[in-house]
Amino acid sequence: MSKEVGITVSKNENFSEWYTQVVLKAELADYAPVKGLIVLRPHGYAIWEAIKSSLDEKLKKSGHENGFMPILIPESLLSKEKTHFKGFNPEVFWVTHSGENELGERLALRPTSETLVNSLYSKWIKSWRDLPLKINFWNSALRAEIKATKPFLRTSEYLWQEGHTVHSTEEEAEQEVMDILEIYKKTIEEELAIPLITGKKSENEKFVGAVYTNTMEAIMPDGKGLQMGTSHFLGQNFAKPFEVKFLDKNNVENYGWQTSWGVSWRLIGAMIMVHGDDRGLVMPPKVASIQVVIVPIYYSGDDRKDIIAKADEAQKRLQEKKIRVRVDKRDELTPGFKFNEWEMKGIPLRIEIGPKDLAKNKVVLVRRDTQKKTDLQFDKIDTVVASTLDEIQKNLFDNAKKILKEKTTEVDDYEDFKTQLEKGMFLKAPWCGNQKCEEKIKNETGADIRVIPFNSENTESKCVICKSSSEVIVIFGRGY
RNA sequence: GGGGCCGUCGUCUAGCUUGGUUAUGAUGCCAGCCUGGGGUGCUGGAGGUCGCCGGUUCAAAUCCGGCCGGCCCCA
Repeated sequence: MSKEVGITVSKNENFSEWYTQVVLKAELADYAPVKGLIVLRPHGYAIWEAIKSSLDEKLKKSGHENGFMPILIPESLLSKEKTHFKGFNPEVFWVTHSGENELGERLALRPTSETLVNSLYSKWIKSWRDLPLKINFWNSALRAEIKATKPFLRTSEYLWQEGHTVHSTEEEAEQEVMDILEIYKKTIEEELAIPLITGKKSENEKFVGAVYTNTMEAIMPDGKGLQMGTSHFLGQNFAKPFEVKFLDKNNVENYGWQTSWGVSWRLIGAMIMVHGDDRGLVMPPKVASIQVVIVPIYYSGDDRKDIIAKADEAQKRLQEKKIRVRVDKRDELTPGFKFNEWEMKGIPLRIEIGPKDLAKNKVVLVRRDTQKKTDLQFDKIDTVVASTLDEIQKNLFDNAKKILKEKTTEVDDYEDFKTQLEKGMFLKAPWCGNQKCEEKIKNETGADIRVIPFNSENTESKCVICKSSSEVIVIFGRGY
């Protein structure tokens, strides 16, 4: 009856409001009492767990180990690498008291752990035999983000993982930066069904303290870009001030070569925006906490018993195929209500079992992505459900790829650039490599260089701004 | 960084302009019945520091100030 429990705006008409409603009404997250902070509810945390377990497995397979670093970092340590500190300072939260007593030194709530990690790595690393050291932390980071809270996208605290590695050679560290990017790309494209453009960040946009930053960029349906994760080559920028040194095979002392990299729960935000629709959330099957919901339909107590038994049997059959299933046995709600609720929550597949189905030994299968209903012989339930889940996963990825393609266009003229940008496009444009041109665009249009795709060197075109010879073709766009 | 809007049971909301006894309605929640293939129907019940703090006043949800929180638009 009440439409208020559902999503009340359309994704096309008011994207921003739509997003907020999906987050709250699908029960992914809620606002915390402190501005800028959110609470993850089980339905949302389950998505993070799915991302985490998929990524964690890949990281472990490639020789990374998990550890944990504390949340407080002394100011003296955080400020040890000057460029890095300057970059973060405005958004650092400081702890200044214990009880009523003022602390001798301010403690930062970690905006990232490079400095803390390095203060310890200098202790742990003595010999080339200690390398490579590849540690990952599943924790949260805190950066003051108080202008406008946007769940999963702009929050002062967010869940992420941060990897910190040390290598004996520059080449090996640079290889690590690329390997990690591949692992991320695989996870995001295969699990979250979101296509990416990978490449480098410009000098302006790179991580403060890095030699260079590699990045993955995705486009959202409103035409804004979203940075999906970064992998930094730190060179010896931290190794030197923190004295992360080792003796090599020739008994010569060297500084380690380092990387750091991370993805955060922003990925959940991207998933919501890319796949969701006017009915609410749409989860790719691979990250869905519940992949199939079974709604039993009955008219009498006798029916109920038989139908529930059949639903339980279906659940068992599916569970044997490692499919995550829930039977919605709530008596107080009508089937119609349940349909709407599970759709809003983004469950990829629904199975309806009612008296008519029982009589014919079949069920009704309904896809979340296409809304298509089909009859399905009960005996084939496990194989068909499994293959349909695969199809949904693929369909979501294909649709997302289509959006990426449709929303990316090539321009080489600045007026054209502005026109297309206003239409919510990603712009492939030649750039001379000069920061002044990059800044001019940012100041005049609000767009920045989202990513410099790999292998995009091009000296034949003219810079979209200054008309001098270009160096590369880059992707411009507005970003989150 | 700039501009605008908003805050009343879990949710949406009336009341605020023009201060006045017990804060309106719906939905949701609980109990019982009835129902059930796309947001069921009936009866009864519980649920509120009107975001917070202060000021004006005999009297504040209502007027004033500060703060907290949220939303939207622009850069």
